[in-house]
Amino acid sequence: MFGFMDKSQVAAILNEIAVLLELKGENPFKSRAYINAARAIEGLTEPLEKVVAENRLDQIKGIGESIAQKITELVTTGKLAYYEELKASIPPGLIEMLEIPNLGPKRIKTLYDKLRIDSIEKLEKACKEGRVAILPGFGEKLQANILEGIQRARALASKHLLVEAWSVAEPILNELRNHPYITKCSVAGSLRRNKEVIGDIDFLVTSNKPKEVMEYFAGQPQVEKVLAMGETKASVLLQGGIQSDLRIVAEHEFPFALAYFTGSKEHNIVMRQRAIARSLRLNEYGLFRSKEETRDPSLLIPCKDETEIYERLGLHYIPPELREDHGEFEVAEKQPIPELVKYEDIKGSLHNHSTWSDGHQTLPEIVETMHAHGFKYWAITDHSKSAFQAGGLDVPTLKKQLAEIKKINQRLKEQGIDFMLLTGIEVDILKDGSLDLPDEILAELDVVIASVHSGFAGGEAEMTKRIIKAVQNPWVNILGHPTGRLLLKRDPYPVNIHAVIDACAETGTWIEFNCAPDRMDLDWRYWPFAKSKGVKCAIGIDAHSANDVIFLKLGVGTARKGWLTPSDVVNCLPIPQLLEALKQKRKRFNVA
DNA sequence: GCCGTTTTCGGCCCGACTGTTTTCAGTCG
Repeated sequence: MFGFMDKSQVAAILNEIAVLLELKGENPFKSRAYINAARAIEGLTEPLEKVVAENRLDQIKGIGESIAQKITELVTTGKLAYYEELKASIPPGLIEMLEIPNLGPKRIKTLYDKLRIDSIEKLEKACKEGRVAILPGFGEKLQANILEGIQRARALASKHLLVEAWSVAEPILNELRNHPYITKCSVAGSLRRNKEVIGDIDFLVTSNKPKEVMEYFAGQPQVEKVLAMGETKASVLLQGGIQSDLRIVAEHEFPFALAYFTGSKEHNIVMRQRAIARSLRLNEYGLFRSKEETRDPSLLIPCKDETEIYERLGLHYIPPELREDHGEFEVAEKQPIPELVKYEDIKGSLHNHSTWSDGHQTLPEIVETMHAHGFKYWAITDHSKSAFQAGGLDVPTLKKQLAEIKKINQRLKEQGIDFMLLTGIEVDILKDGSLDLPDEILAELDVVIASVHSGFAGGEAEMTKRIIKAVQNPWVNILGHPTGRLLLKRDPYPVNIHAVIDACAETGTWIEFNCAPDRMDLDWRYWPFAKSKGVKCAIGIDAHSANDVIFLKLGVGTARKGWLTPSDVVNCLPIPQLLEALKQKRKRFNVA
């Protein structure tokens, strides 16, 4: 009996064991051994079941006798006694506490051993009573930082990354779509607008049997708790703590309700004002010939879709992503909104990792999966040597990788496969603005991304200077995730982004729109400015595994909020034009 | 817990930063 668990599930449990061991105060190298083993499993190029069946686990570097046994148990039985016991021996609150900045295994262990703190609530209380500050190794400042971290974590608890919201919403949306009593169906709210961070998930449907639909919705397996349920609206709490509202409207109300519940609030205010200016009234039930708030059907101006609503208010259609009152009305009054970039326009990703650094796919696996997805090229931009924790590449290793890529491309060409790997690097921008690898090696690469990964503490002036120095390097094609933010976790580092954009414009450097769900960086709010300066956008998945293609689907949605069109995005270029475009900066600097 | 031997135990990956100290521990990437 085999195949209870796949690679990523096994790796996840090994990683969790590592965390639990640390919390127990075990030898840190023991914990590290589990992390290494997890990585070895993820990097495996053949099926895990096969290796287990043939008893070859301990031949893998990083996996010894003990861990091999545990993996075998997991794969053959789907369970691991050692893991269950370990988990049972540690209060679950301790693991939660790891989420709070400045709290790691050591401090959490001290808090637990000395003060019996095993939950965030107890920790907050102890901080407020000043009992944490007097512990050895703790102090007033740390206590204040912990308290602040708790409050921050709480404020963000009701917010969710776009990818999380979609992964919860999509199966429910499909269920609703297929339901016999439901005729029309859509998500609304910030999810439909592709905001990078989502509050709750709004569903809107039309039905003649609202009661049955309500009950069906509340009975979905993902629903943890029903908060409210009436005739037209239900509110539930979904697994993972995301709140979701379902609204049911009549068929003829659907376009108005969709527009209304899609928002944004700011966008809706302008829409309603435009209605008033035309002696009309707009609300979620319709557009009415009336000076007063009303739902009187005899006053309704029928609209079959959102486009007609916009037209009635003297506007061209505005796609949901642009409904933020960020200049969309000024344009839509005069001309059609430009055709924004779509997922189907993207021919490849320019920022990706492989097993050569911290990615989970080998180069041949990347070729196979990304070609199958219909992409034409894929840049391999692993980390550079300073990114030690990510297994960054030094010059000799990078040269080996280049040789392998060359071989792979040769093979693809011989087989007549319309796909190629581009060589590249995500090179670290060091503290002084210099790069982590010498120009000579950068010159050999197709794509050079420069990114900041460390040293966030400097002030705005210092960081701005540092980044500008990096983009002035003739070999740097792309500035990677320019503000370094991690959504819901870490604010952007202080940087004068307008000055950076100017420097990119002057040097012919592209700016990345990084699609990692917690980055979405450069923020869509800055792209109209970048566009106005003529700066091109390189969309990067920052892919570490095959599943990350979903990031591109969502990332393009968020990039649309920045008014990006196919001509602004270099990944929309076919390969010959892209390769030519990549050489432009070098020509400008007279280095190629 | 793994690895690699100078074969049976000592080293394992590094640097910045912060806040705690009075020379360093813990966290984070």
